[in-house]
Amino acid sequence: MALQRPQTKEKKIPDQTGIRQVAKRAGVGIGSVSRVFSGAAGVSDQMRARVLRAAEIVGYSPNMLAQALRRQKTQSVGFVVSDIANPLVSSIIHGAEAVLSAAGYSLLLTNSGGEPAVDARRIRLLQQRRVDGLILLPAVEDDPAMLAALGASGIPLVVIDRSLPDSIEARYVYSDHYTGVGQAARHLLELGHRSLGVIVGLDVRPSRERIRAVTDAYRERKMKPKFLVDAGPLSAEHGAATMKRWLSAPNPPTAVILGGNQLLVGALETIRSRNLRLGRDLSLVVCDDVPLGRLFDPPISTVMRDTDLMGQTAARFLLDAISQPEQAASIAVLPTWYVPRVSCGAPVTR
Amino acid sequence: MALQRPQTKEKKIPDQTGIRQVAKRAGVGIGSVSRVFSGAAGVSDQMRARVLRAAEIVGYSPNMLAQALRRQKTQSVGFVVSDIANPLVSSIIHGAEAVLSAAGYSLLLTNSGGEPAVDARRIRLLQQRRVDGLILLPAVEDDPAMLAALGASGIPLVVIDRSLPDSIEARYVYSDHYTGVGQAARHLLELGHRSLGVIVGLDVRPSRERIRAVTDAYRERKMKPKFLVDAGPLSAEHGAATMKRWLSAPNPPTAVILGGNQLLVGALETIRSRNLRLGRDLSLVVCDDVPLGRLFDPPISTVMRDTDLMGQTAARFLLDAISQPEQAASIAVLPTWYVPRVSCGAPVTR
DNA sequence: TTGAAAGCGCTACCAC
DNA sequence: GTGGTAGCGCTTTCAA
Repeated sequence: MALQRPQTKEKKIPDQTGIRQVAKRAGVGIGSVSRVFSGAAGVSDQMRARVLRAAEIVGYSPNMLAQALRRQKTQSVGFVVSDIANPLVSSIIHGAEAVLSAAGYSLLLTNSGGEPAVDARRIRLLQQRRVDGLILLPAVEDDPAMLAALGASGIPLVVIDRSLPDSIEARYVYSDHYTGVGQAARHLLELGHRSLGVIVGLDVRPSRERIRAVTDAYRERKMKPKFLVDAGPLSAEHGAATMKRWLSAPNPPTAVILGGNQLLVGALETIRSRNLRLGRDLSLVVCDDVPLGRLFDPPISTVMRDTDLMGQTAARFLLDAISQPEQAASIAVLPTWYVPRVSCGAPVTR
Repeated sequence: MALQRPQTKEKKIPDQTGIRQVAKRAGVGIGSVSRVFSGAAGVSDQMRARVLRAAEIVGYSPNMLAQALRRQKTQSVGFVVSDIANPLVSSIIHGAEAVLSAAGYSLLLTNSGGEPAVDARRIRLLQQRRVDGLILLPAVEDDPAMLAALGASGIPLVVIDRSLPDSIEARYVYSDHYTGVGQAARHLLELGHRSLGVIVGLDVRPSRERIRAVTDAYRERKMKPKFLVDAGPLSAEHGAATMKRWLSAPNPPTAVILGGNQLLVGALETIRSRNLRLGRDLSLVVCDDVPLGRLFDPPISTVMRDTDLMGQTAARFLLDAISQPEQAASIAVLPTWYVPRVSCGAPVTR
C-alpha cells in the first residue's frame, strides 16, 4: 500500500531527499529538522549542527511545495500582463521582480495577449496556484469574467494603470498621464497649433486621462476643445493607418500626440512616405520613451515616465497588502513629464 | 489537535473550499470528486453532474499546490534571464510563455541582473519550488556555483545562446550569429573597409561566433584578420565609451559592428557628437533590430533574428525534455540574417 | 529543547 | 463505478 513512486525511470533523480531522511541520518526527530531549516527559535546549537551536517550529506533542501501547502502561503505572486514583449511592460516587470525577489517572493508571469477572456482565465489559474497576491495590467477595466474572478477571492491585488470598479478591493499604481500630456498639449497650442490629433488605446484610464488633458489644455486658453481622437490598438500598424487617414482628410491635424510608443514606428513610416518634415509640416509627440527617439532626425518630443519605478511601487504595494490586508487600500500616482524636442514646431501658416 | 488555521482575520477568505466539502455536499466519496476534476475515466455521467453541481455551489476549484505535491509535478517551469528589461529578452520570454501556457504550464520568471552568483541562487530556488523544467539565459557559461546547482538535479534543462560544459545534460537553442555577422563583415570588406571594429559581450557563445565570423570573412579574402575587438557590457554607456576610444585612436576603424542593440544608442551619441556622417565617415552595423533602426537617418544596417521564435523553440524543447527525458539532448540553431542599409558605405579614401 | 503525531488538499491504489 | 485509505513533505501543536 505504499505510494507508488511516479515511475522513477532509473534516471539520476537524487532519490527524493526529504526531511525524514535527514532526521534518520541525524538520529533526531523530524520536527527538529523542520525547526532548524525554518529558523525557529529554541534549537540547540548542537542540534543545529547535527541536522545541517546530515542535510549536507544527503543533499537536502526544503520542498517549498510542501511548505506552502502546510503554511497556506506560497511566497509567490502572480503578474498578469497584456504584452510582455512591450518594452514598457517588461520594464515594469523588471522593477516588480527586483522588489519581489528581494523579499523572497517568486514571480509567476503570464501574458494575456490583450484578450480580456484570457486575463480572466489566467487570474483564475493563478488563484488555483494559491499565489499570495496578484499584480494586474489588464487589457480592459470591466470584463465581467475578470471582475468575477477577482471578486470571488480575497487575494491582495495591485492594479497598474487601470481603474477597476469600487466593488473590487485593490491598490492602484497610476501614471499621471494627465500632467505629461497636458504639458505637451499646452506646448503645441502655444506654438500655434489649433487642430490636434490624439491617438489613444481602448477605454482605459490612460486614454481617458490623456483626452481630458488635451481638452483642459484647450479650455485653459478659452478655446473650444476641438481635436481629433482615435481609439484603437496601440500598434505600429494602427499608427500608420490612422496617420494615413488623418493626413488624407480635408483638414488634417497639424500636430499629433501618440498615446503609446509602438505607434511611433507606424506613424513615422506614413510621415516619411508623404515626405513631410517633422516639426515643420507636422508636429509629433509620443508617449513613453523610445530608445532612438532623442537621436532621431528630428528628435521626437516625448512624454516620459519611470516604468521601472512603477513596477517597484506595485510590488511594494502588494507586499504591504499581503502583510497588512486590513490596511486601507492605497493609490500611488507616479509622475510623467514632457520633454519638448524638435519634432514640435510652429504650424505652417497658409 | 486540529491544525490551527493561519489567523483567519475574519476577512472574507471564502472559507477554504476543499475537496471534502464538495464530497460531503454531493454525498459522494472524496475520491470521486478527484476523479471528476482530474478528468479520469470511469466516472458516470450522473456522478460527474452531482459533483460539478456541488462544486459550483461551494465554489470549489482544485488546489494546484496539493495536486503538485501529490503528483510530483508542478506544471510549472522556471526561466532565469539576465535582463528582463532588454526587449530582446522579453521577446524570447513572450515566445516561451505562449507555448508553455498553451501546454498548461506556468512560468516562474526571475532576473539575475547579469550576476553569475544570482543565476546560481535563482536556479536553486526554482529547484526547491520543484519546477518541472528550467530555461536559462545566464550571464556566463562557466560559473561553478551554477554548474553545481545544475548538475545536482536531474531537472530538464534548456539553455539559450549559451554553451555549457558537456557534463551538464541540456538542450540548446542557439542563434546562428556566425552567418549573420559573417554576411555583414563580408559586405563591409567588399565595400573596401580594411579595419573593422567589433564590440562583443563577455566570453559567451554569441561573442565567440561573431568574432569567428569576422575572422573568417577576412580569411576568405586572403586577408590577415586584423580588426579591433572590444569585449564588455552590452550597454549604451559602453557603446559610447568604446566608440569614443576607437575614434580617438591613431588608426580608427572605418566600420563597426555592434554586438548588441543596447550599444547602438551610445554609439550613435558619440558619432553624432563628432559630427560624423554614417555610411560615409563611418559604417555601422548593429546586431538585433531596434524599433527605429530602419527609419533612422541614415537607416542602420542590422543583423536580424526572430527572438520570439527562440522562446517558442526553447519552450518546445523543454516540453519534449519533460515528457521524454530519455531522448537524446538536442540543439536548434535558428537563423540570423543581415539587412544592409545606408549606414554602411564605402570608406573615405584619403 | 525535543519527539510524536495530526493534518494541509490532493491522488491513486485497493476492495467491493 | 465508487468509497475508503495511505501518504506526498512539511509545520506545529502537545506532552515529555
